[in-house]
Amino acid sequence: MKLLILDGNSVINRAFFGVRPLTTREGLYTHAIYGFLNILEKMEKEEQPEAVCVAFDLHGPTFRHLKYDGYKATRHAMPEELAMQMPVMKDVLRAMNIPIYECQGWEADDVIGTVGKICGNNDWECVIVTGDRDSLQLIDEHVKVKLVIAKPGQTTATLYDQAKFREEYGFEPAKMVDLKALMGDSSDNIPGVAGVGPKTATELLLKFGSLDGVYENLEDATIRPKLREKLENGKENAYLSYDLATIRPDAPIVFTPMDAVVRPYNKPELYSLFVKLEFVRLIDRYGLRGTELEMPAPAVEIKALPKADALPENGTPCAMYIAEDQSVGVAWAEGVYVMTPLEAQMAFSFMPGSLTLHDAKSTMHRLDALGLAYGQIAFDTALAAYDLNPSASEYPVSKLATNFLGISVDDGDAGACAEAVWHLQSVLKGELEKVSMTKLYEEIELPLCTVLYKMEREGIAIDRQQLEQFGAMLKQRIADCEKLIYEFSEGPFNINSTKQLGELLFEKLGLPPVKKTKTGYSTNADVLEKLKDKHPIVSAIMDYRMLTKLNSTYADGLMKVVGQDGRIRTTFQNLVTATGRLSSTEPNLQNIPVRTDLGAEIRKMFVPAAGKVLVDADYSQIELRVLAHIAGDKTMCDAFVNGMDIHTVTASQVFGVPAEAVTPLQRRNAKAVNFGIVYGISEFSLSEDIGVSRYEAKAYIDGYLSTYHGVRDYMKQVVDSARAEGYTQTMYGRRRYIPELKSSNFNIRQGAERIALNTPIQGTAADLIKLAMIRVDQALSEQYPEAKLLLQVHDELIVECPEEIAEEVAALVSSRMQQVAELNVPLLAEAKIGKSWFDAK
DNA sequence: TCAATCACG
DNA sequence: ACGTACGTGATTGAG
Repeated sequence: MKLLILDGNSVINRAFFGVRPLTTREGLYTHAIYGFLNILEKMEKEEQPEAVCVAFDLHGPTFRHLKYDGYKATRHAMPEELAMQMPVMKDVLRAMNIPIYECQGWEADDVIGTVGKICGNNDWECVIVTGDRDSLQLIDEHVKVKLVIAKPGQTTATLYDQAKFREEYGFEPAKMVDLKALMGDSSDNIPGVAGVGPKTATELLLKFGSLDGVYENLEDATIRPKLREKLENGKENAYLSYDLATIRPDAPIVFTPMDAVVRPYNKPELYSLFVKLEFVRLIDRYGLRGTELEMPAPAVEIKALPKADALPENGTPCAMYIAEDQSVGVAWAEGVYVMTPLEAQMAFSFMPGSLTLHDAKSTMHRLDALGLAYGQIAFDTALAAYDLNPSASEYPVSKLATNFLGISVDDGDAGACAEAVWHLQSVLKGELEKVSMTKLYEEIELPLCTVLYKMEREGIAIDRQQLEQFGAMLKQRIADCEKLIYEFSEGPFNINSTKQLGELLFEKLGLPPVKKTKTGYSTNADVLEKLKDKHPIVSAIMDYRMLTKLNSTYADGLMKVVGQDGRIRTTFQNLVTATGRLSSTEPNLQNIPVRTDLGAEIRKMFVPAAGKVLVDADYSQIELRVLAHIAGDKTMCDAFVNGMDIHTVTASQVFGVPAEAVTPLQRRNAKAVNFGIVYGISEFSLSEDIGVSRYEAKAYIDGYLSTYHGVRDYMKQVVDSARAEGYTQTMYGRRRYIPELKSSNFNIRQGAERIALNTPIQGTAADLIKLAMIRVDQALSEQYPEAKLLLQVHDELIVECPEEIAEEVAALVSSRMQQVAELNVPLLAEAKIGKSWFDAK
């Protein structure tokens, strides 16, 4: 018979630092619990124990350490993000019917030792799971230790029994205490003998067998005088350490192995805890689906819909859900019906009334593919969930059903999902109302779905022949570049491998390393820029990087996704970013090159259809204008109202010169300061960015803030309010929760403050252009139905229209963009016309 | 699957 | 004492 005992504090600690942080919508951190459960599951699988239990430390002084004052001194407090998980972790274990042992005045180690001893006495095998090597001293013929190493992605554990321990250390497990007495353990504040580390300590033990043995043989000739002196001076500490390191297997606990025999979970309890923790996937993994029916009080009154044997009458308000296998679920007030993909294709005469969908934009594409008709989209449950918390990574129906309905649903079940979506609509509407987001949702987010859907369907034309030629030219230049690099490197290597490149530059060629990354030398563009005068290979590598990027991501990359009709269709992601921006994937058309001449060539390949032109309209300085407005900064607003160039004005203020006297360099630096402010600046980063001393950078920032008082006050106020409320919001009420503002980690907290500062600015700009897209789309379809909105690139809209109406369309687009909102500053949008994206920019 | 890099606003 | 600007997505190499 085998018992598994986990060192609770040690394992949860490893999990906390080994799993990337995760929080629920309310800001409860959950990753340590998640990691703990993963480790527990893995250990159970590997060891197949009959019994399982967990030991925890209790707060307060422990018996073993009372005699040593230094013990507590540097023992760091548990981070708040972990501390808040402890009680919940114990609740989860209780719901799993796994006994918890803790003992006032005794450490978890002592409790574990005691349990191990009792196991031995009862002829049970005991396996201790821990991340600390301390427990290795407990190994005997009955007790083994599983040492856990938690890394993101994978957790490994090594089993130590007597043989394995002896093989690694060369002595008996019980002598672990003697080893610690000599070498100490800083993490546990065991002093040891000063000047004696693991190597010397092991050597001494192998020679003399024990701590006593060492001190009995101090005069031995093989001990050098220096070491002898250290040992003499450290004798008191050594024996004190021996006491501190000794685990006492006689904690006063009531225990027999039978107490910990594995029992079934308390499923409803565990289910509701997992719901609280938003562990949606674990609900399935632990077989908890369905148990919620036993829950005392469901979150809302949900009446299960009866299975119907036919579709409802045309015009009935419905929820529709298309599953992975293309089967279509339809739910309405009186029932649920599921169509097979084939059946759905035959159902062309079905015309639902107002529709509720989950991810309306992608569902519309799929309804099209099935040939199903639909009218007005009344609600999008995924979009509502995104607005309620834009930081979640995904919004599957299963997750929303758990969180908002308290029921569990399988994402592959079209009927169950349609039914859940039907019920979710009213709940989510209520949630949006509670947080005052109804207007944002109804007037911006939902109407935008249809606009984006049309843009995705339209696509943009590409000149395939030109793109092909450009790619061939790049490939030629890459080959030349490669040859040149290999001449300098005296032999071929993989230039794309940063590892190999780093070794070449900083070892073989002896260039000075500028910066390092987690894994080695940094070789990024900043570093290469600094090294380019030191060796001719550097600029060849910079060229190579630029050319290969253009070739693989753009020339080859775009060629792969051109449709039969010569048009490229991106997907605009409207459920992804934390700030409310869109993103673009497969391909990403929001990062087409423009900053270098060669890169900008790519934009010449984006062309209008025959007889048409592209109209490109972009907002001027939208984020700074938003900042001026939100912060209510008089100086900055005035500058915009008077149509001044904002970077020049900033330069003139910061450097104390008249606007006419601002040099190009001063303007460039002021521009960097303006950007920095929007991102939540630090003097260090600013100095790095513009290549001045930190001292100078600080002077710029100080000069900035003493000019723009409104901005200075805003920066403080917005962070304070985010800390108090737990979220920041945009002008249109879009929220982003930022639990990290309360982190105990300085860097994380500072990062969170920058996010709190930046999100209202970036997010408001995103709200504005989304609203502008709706207005532009509406105006175009009414006045110029042949003109089509094609792309959005954050502050830029691209429209395709017949050449004859280009001027009018350009005027219409820019005026709709400018009139989208009345701020304290004018919004400026400039539209240009061209025969390619390049020409129109 | 992650890290590094680089393309965009 | 330490790390260092906001938001994205695609490609590549390496474990």
